[in-house]
Amino acid sequence: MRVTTGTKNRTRQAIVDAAIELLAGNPACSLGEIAAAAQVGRTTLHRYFAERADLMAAVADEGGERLTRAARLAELDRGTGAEALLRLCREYFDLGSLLSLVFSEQTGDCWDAQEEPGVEAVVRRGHADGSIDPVLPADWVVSLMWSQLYAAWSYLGERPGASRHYVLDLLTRTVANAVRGPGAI
Amino acid sequence: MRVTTGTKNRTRQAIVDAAIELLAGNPACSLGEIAAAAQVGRTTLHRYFAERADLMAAVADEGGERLTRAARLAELDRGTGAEALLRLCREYFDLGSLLSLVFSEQTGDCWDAQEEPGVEAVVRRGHADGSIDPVLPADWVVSLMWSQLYAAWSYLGERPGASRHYVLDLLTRTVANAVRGPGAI
DNA sequence: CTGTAGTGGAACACACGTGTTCCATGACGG
DNA sequence: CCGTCATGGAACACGTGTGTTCCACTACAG
Repeated sequence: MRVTTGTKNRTRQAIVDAAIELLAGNPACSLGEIAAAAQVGRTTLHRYFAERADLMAAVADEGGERLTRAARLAELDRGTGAEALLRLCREYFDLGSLLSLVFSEQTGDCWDAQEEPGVEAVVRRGHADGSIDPVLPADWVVSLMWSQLYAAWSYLGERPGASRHYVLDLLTRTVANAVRGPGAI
Repeated sequence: MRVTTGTKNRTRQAIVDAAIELLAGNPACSLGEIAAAAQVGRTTLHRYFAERADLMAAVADEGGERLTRAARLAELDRGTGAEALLRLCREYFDLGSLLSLVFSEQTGDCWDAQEEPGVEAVVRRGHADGSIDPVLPADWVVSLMWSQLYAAWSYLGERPGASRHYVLDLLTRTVANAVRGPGAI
């Protein structure tokens, strides 16, 4: 039984990637557009994902894996809470258009249902070690981080000339200041 | 020629209000849902706004007026740049679901095409008087404010028990810290 | 060469939102 | 009471997205 799934997996991945890219810009995107962007016929798309919901589930899965990978790269256990949070910001920022997708699902918490508890634990560590203002609730700090991530990503998208590193610097400065609280140097 | 438009204006306003409320939650909302929320028939809605675009234009007009009113209440000329910016945050926060609507139109700048220059001028005043970190570009500060406004509004919506004043306090603390820069007390 | 896997185009039925027309009903002032 | 006004329901045609079926084409292994 040879593994002919090499081609299938490649096609499937192309569809999911195109879906993430297009859904980020337009959540009401049609399957035809996604198929065209993936350079695949609409028939083929339906062969991999019978219903729209199936594709959405695959997109959610892929997004969740990317988030988990980024969180692992951030080494959340290292340094103060604020330092870990800023490392996470930098890793998440590299996720690109996926940010819009995660953020637009304000209420659809399906995304980081597993991630968020870990991030909130980092914030509480920051509360304890004094690097994060204890007045700010952990879930507030998390939503603050996400809204700034989204703002930074769209800021970058609206200014074709802007450097990715420059915007990332603005983002980390802003989050660091917002979280630090009024007491520090 | 008696002014029978009392009823008409009331109906029209009810439709626009319902549209703002529903479009904030779901930008792809159908006209039928809007009509139902406004407690009018779909026929009546079409009598006031022939096409969907006409209703959208009316919503944009109403939103623009509310934004202008809030900016006037904030007395942007008074105090330091940072103080004026925080007053504006508080007034904007009271706009409620309109925040989602304005924010979701990331690229559709039709909203504050008149407002934004004024706000950016406030930020530059803050740059000059030392109340806002000059390292942060004015348009960055504006997008920072909007993303935090949106985050605060959805934070409030997701926590039915949370006090509006408490969330507003979190918002102003966060924005004040983010904008203040690393140098101050 | 032959069979199979992966693909894509064409066509269809269905659901939904939209914009329109027509007609009936209730309210209000003359 | 009667005419007008604002309204809402029913029905229709149209466009678009969706999910399905059927068939033809290409690449590749045996």
